[in-house]
Amino acid sequence: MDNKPANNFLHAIIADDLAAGRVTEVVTRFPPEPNGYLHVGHAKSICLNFGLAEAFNGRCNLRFDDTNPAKESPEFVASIQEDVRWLGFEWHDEVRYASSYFQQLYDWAQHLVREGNAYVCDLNADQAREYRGTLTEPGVNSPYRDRSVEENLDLLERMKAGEFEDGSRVLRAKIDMASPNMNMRDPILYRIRKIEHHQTGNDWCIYPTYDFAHGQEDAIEGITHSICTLEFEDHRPLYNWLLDHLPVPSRPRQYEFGRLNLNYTVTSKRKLKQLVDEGVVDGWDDPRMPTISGLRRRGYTARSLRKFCDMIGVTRSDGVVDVAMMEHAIRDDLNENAPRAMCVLRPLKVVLSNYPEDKTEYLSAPCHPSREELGVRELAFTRELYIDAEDFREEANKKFKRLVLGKRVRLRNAYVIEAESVLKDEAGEIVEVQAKVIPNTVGNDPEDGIKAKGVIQWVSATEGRRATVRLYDRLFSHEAPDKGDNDFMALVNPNSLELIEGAWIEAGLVNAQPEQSFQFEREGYFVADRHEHRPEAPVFNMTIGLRDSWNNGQK
RNA sequence: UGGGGUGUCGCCAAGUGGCAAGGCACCGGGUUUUGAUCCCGGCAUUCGCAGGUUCGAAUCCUGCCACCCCAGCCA
Repeated sequence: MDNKPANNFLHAIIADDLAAGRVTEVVTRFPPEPNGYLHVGHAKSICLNFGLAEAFNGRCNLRFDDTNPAKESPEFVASIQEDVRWLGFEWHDEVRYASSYFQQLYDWAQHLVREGNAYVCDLNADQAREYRGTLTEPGVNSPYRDRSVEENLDLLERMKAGEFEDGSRVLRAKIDMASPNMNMRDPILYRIRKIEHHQTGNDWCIYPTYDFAHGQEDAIEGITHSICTLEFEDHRPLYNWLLDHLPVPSRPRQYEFGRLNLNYTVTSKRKLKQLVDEGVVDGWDDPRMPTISGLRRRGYTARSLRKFCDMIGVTRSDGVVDVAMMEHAIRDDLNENAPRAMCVLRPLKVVLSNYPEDKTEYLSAPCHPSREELGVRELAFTRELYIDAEDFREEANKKFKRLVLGKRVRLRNAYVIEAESVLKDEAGEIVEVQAKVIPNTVGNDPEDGIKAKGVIQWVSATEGRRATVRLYDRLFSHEAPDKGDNDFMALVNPNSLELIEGAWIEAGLVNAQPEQSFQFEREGYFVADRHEHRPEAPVFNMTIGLRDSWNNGQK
């Protein structure tokens, strides 16, 4: 991989563990729950876990933490694998599932019971909440806390056999109801859920909680460094308590880092799901979504996302990254790698009065301004062309470096032209510009010494092709749609998508491969839509615009 | 007001007692057949605040303040 050797506190901890002989190999894991699509925050975790394993010649497992069948589905299991691979990572061996350890987990639950460290509790959810106490008041022991080992074993067996209703009983660890750490107040280990599981079918009607599953899964897989986000910090004592009280085959350690927060963005599976479910976007992979599949469809490359994760670093502080950094990462990649092409978004016809009607010249244009090896392409130059409506004005001040009546402009990779007159419709709208070609100006300045003021893109009206282009803007107009009591659904930018059906592209572009990126010169980076682009009906998505120091504030 | 964390430029982030890296953003200037790229220059006498230790502190000590997380049979 082209990742830099990530230098963060976890890298240092691991290097130290290796040096001190605490571990002889590094084993990490990426443990998503298959209850939604992966988003850019997961990309950070993926780069971290796979990157660390790679940096130390260790391995990284992909493990589905599928302990709650109510929220999970095979669709998510599939999409997650695709996203991880697309990002450029390969997990060690087969995909793992927490559900494949259910029997072992159950055996360990019995072990805890036999040792007097767990009990079946008949309190319902409401009662349990009352007994739990509050942040400032200790909890109260459950009246079922002191059942005999025999009774507990019997009850647990019957829970598993499906004798009791959902919610009627749970298995709890017997720790300390007065602990200042809420997670240690006899946490729930198993709950009854009579629903089918996407991997284990109807084999089980009791399912382990995250707390009872995660550390043990890590131990089973020989994970050395179990990396999770900050909010699990309070769970670490429980994670360790369980490992201390169970005959596990290895001793993993948990470390936490600050999850990625991006401004103008929502990164919460629940909220992303709501955007999808309520039709605000066209699906999990809508190009406006911060999901990995959405960014992919938008035109972000895996390399740019890895670069971005590199740029933001990994620490224990929890901040908000400016989305401009992610935009920089993709611009940087595409500037270097995307072939150039021309596209006219809002076509305005230009007729070159002194250019023969039946003539077509093929002008050669480099595909990249600084990378000759990317080759050249041929551009059809004809009497009738399209330029962008925004690139013409009847009159303008000297700061306007485009076409103005009576003035000259350079057509990119072609001639300098001079505007002579305009044709307007009844409404006074300009529908056509009459202009003349300045002879011998392909590759040369005008011989009369009157230079063009600027350069604009163009496409032959007769040889070019029509295309659908989707322009995107940020999905949220608010910097922190997620924050506090903000109603993120009300902060959705109503203009996040602008559909342009009649854009005009140079002919060669219809043969673009789905997911191929281009820079449409002077406009931005665009990608042929992964699903909808076809030669007969080209569809391009705007990935990101070019930096524009003129458009900002002016115009 | 219990417990656990975090506070270095607008944002991210190095720095672990020796005199504030880097990136993003922003602001100049140069090159340019993309108002892009590229290049050059600017951008924290100061590290949440207040004391203290020390020849010397972002780094050590004390106190305070701010923000984040925890009372799901979610993860």
